Amino acid sequence: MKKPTLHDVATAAGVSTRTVSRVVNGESGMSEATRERIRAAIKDVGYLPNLAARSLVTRKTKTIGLVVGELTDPFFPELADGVMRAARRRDHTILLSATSDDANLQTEILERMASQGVDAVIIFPVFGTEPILRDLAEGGLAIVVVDAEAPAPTIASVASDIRAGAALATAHLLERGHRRVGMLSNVRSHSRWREGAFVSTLEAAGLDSSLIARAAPTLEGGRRAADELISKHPSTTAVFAYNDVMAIGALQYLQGSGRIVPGDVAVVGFDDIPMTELITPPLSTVRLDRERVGVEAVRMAVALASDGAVPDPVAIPVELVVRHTT
Amino acid sequence: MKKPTLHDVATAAGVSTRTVSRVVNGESGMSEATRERIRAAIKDVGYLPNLAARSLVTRKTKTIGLVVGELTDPFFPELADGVMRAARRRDHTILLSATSDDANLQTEILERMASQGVDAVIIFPVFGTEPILRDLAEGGLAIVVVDAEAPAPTIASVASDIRAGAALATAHLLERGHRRVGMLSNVRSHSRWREGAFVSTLEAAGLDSSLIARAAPTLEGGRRAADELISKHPSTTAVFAYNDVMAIGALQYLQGSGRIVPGDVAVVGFDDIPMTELITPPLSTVRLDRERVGVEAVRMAVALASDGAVPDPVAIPVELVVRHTT
DNA sequence: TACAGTTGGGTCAACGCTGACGTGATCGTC
DNA sequence: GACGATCACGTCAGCGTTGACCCAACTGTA
Repeated sequence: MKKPTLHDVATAAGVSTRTVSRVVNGESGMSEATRERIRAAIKDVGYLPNLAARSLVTRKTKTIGLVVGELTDPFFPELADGVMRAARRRDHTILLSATSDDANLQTEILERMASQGVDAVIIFPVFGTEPILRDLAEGGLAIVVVDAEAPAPTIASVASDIRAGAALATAHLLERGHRRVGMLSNVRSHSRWREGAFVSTLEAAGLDSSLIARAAPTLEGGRRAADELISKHPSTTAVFAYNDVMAIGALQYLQGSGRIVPGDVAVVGFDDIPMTELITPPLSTVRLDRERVGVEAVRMAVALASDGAVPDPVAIPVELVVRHTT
Repeated sequence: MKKPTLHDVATAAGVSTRTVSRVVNGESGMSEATRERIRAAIKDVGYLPNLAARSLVTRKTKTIGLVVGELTDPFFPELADGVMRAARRRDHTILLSATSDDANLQTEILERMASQGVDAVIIFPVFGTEPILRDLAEGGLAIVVVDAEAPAPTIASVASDIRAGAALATAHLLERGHRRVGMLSNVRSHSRWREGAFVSTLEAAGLDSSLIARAAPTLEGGRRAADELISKHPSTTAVFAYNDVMAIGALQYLQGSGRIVPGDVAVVGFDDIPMTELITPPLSTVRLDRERVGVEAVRMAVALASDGAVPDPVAIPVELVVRHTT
């Protein structure tokens, strides 16, 4: 019933544990015959290495922590998919946790992960926790932040090229001939990049860039922000939303108030979550390559954990997807 | 730079490591004064317990493996949310992996998790891998299967009450007056429960229960199965789909071929994934309480890992949600 | 033949922690 | 005031592995 150890395999094969350890780790230096004999013994007794014991001496766990905000964020599944695929390719395991956007919980989670001995952490940081991350990084934890700026030179970062995406979306609206363009932004001010690109694109075209309403990045928030923006500025003919969820909320508000999309008001979202093509009308949006972000994050995490060298920040290209709301 | 250990705290506080260990683990038997002194020392040196070392001696990792099919399965996020919340409450960590429905990969993942020393595994098993799970369970791995029958008496199981849900959906269609009711089923025969309840509900009403088309449980599969069913049996006035994704595919096919839903053909889905209320028209479906499934699974996993006693299988109640496609 | 190098192993300690057990001091009791 | 119980710690070994080092037998070479 109790698990076989190196020692069990060793006695079964008539060698020392050290020799068994060598074949388990694919080291060289024993005859083909004993190697085969040991392999057979391993299968025979059903031996599996005890990773806790191994990591106690090697100081590596081949484990990466993944810390996100909410699992139900439509952003998550593809990101996690990329992370897991890349992790498996590099023979690493993923420890998952969600912060629910709570800074204390995030700290607790990171401490637990450090205790577990993760080689690195890939994190979607709670807004405003940069100093905490900085401290942890100085304490020796390898950190890769996703979709945020690296809070310290020892922290790596991957992000979609959000600025470019927001510029793309805004410019697209201008090309369609819109001159009164609003933005539905996020109160929790993660949206600096998006707002910045929105504003500068409009200013470059000599247009009013002040039509911005802010709300929570939810369906309800989208409805509310759209209501606020349109009520205050009825002449608005197009809106760029912080993300697809808000865009869909805006769509609901617009259609609910008898407006035609895109006839009366055009809408562009951001993210290209799976449901964008299933709603009516299908949403124009900016596609983020979430899976690739995940893959890059793992690459960086592994590099950071082995060399200790901090990889350069990477921006993953985005793409405008024109459907039927613009 | 290197991490402080019990020993570092001990010298800092002027006690033995054993005493520090006692306060870390909240054991009793030391004066309030030394307890405080040690607590201060812990903060001071920034000590975090090394869980690998601890689990090497306690033979517990307080870690639970979660093995799903695909992260992008809309079923996943809420399940994982429940699992993670429950795990945190019980002070456990989650190790995540996806099988992509590949039996070999699943075996590899389970072996790795066993190597990591997980206390238990919560798994959405790949169809047909029951014997493998049975072996693993006999080898001492604590397993909880989700939405599947327990393959052995030593394996625990939680599932939504799928049979009841399918009966509810079918009966609802009959109440609406439909007499030619079809089903869009899953080729990968996970759907025994659903088909069984569908057939017996129709038979109890003395109706034809043979209108079943099978395809992959995807959008495309839903379109294809609907096409096949309606082409072969044009008199069909209602369909019950294996899941919401197939139902939405069917909706696309029906609307694409000029039919009115629910006027010409009514549609009921299964699962109640988030996008069901966002599409047009909003989909009638059977709501599964995925989060609660996750919570129950963790409860069982922890029980199984501590007592070794196998909890009784649990069926989580479901609920019919009538929207606008029926 | 003598000697250096290589091949195929083995020995031992240490990683950080906790279970089992020991011990000296204090306390209560009759 | 003698003695058992309790308190507040300390000692030691061992969990399963690997790094560092050792060693005996063989191989080739001068």
